[in-house]
Amino acid sequence: MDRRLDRKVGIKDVSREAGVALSTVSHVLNGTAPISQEVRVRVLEVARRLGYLAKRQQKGVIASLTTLYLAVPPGNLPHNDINLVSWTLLTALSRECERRGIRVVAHTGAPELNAAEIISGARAVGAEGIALVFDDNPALLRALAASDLGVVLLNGEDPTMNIDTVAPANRYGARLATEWLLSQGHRRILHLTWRGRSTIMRRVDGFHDAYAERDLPQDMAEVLYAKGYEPAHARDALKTFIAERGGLDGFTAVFCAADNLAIGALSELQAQGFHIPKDIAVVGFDGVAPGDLTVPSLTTVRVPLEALASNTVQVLERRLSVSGFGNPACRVELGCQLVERESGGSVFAQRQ
Amino acid sequence: MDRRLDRKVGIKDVSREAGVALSTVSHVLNGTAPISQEVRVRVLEVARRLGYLAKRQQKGVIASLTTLYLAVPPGNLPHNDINLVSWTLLTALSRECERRGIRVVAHTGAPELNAAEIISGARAVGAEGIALVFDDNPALLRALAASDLGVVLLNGEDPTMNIDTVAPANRYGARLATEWLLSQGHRRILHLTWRGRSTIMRRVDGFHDAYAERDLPQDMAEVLYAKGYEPAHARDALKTFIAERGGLDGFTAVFCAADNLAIGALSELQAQGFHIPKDIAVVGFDGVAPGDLTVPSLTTVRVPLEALASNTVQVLERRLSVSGFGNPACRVELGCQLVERESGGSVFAQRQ
DNA sequence: CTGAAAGCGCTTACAG
DNA sequence: CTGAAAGCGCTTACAG
Repeated sequence: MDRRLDRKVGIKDVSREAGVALSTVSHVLNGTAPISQEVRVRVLEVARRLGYLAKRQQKGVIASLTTLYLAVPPGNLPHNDINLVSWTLLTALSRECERRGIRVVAHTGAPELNAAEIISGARAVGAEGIALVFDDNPALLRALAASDLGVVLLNGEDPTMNIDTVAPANRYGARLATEWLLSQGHRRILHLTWRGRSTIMRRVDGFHDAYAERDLPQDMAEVLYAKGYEPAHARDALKTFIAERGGLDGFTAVFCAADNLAIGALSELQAQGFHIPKDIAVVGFDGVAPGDLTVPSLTTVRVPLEALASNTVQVLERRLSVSGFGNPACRVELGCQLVERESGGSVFAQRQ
Repeated sequence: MDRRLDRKVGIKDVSREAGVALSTVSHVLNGTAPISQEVRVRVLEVARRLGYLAKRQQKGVIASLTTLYLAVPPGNLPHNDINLVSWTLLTALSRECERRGIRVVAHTGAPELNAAEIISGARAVGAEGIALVFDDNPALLRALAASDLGVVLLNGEDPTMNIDTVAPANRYGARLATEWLLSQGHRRILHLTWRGRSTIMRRVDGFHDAYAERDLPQDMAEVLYAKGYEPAHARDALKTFIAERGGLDGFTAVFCAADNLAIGALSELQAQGFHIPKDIAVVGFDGVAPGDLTVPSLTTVRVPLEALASNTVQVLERRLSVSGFGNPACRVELGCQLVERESGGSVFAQRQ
């Protein structure tokens, strides 16, 4: 099994590139001799750039995970082309595993995920670890946690904190987008979301946090629930909303809990003759699709997919090797980034 | 600089202990040859037990952190004996650093933490990283994040997700305690807390989550705010509460956001002639003090201090070496554990 | 999967 | 901090 990271970078390469002695590099890396701050920094910088640090860390990683068993609720599987996020995240995870020489086997079973099936499936292929993606069925999580396999939940929530989890910082990401809109002068913001999994609810929390942080009254903020996360659901929800209120009702921005919804919001608003962002600003969440898929291009919160994938593998490997099963479960949330494009604009540039 | 972990355990020791060939151990650890599942598992098990896995991982760690600069708001410093949690957490952090051969220098400055002072202090002692503990002043966090030093926030919250954070899973921990009380038949639970830092607010969130999860009406739950987190504050708050309501008002349990509060709650309730848990159950949060400090002993949620300390150092080292400053910030939350002792009891054992 | 053997990469001790 | 050198620990290729 080859580990692609090893391109034979050695400390010899680092020493040459950094212009210091071989022994100096060794001392810097191990802290075995007092080295001046400037040399230390230069050596570490070069070592990182050449990928030596990564290689060395990789060597420290024990091959405790040779086969990863991937359990995804069927609705989120790649063949469902609506969910680009799922597809991209799974792709990133596969790539990460390939890079590390880890075999990935996808679970195939009944439409409803079943713990016993997953566990026996994992055993059958000799997998040491299971990555459960997009699911947070409490009973399923409990049953998986009780097995002696390593389990990590990706993009979900385990409130019982029995199994390790890696997820985007949904609450903080939503807060970030809302705060950005507030900083652009918006005060009446509509949060368009759906009654989805708990991770989506965290985005509602973050929406309210931003108002609370600025001591703005929460009744300026409003949450509109669509019937699902597809563009058509967003269109329906907004159509009803605008009909009932006889217009935008003073809202100057729509913050959507998913890009999918934002796409639907854009079309519905435009169909009704509103200009984006001149009449109303639209901000999404996910940042997976390229920005120029919509007109105008979509301002959104980008979820760090690659980092999610690599952290997933790392958390699992750590659990299977050094940390063992005695240590408390961890939940790793990764920061999201606001991508400013055309659909989000200042309220002051709007025609009122 | 010696690294205490290295006790000269080698793969030779592992091979002897596991009863397999030297080369087999190597193959297992590196995944360089197909090895049967049983041998693999045995070798990894022995390697972990002998501490070889830990040693090997430690070798992979680059000495990117030689000196850690510790910034703690003065009110939380060890010399303040009220706050046992702070003291224990800082002790755990110091021990972890000592174990890894990292020097720790504590910041001493004005009563109010000041970013410029912290940064220059850290530079003056040649520290590569700063651990900011118990603080989440947004301006301070922003200023520290802008420096080129590694920064990690311990036991706090950075909603902007600019700096790496390690904290207990406050929301889930509170939910765990509340759910446990609900499972014991309690329905009217009083959450005694104070308007503290945001991490304390997450415990309020978790309190409500537990009711929501069971579809119980939120007005069964009630939050009582004390004026601070000292036992006396808890006593005052409960005294007023009981006076106003003319008794316990149907509440059968008090879930306190800190053991400190729980200690005050116990004394006030007992002073008023209530028996714990026969008349009312009391549950705390922190689990730092030994359980037999109170009569009856305190049922509480234990925060994993050692794991918090080791994760703090690890997150910082990772940021300073492999991951660099380009990757998104992470927030690591660690699971808390319910410690069942005497003060929490079933509602069915109570006299009504 | 074993066991002896060659070899590689890094560490370490030391004189300058 | 350098540079040559010794040595250690692990990896690797191979016959059994």
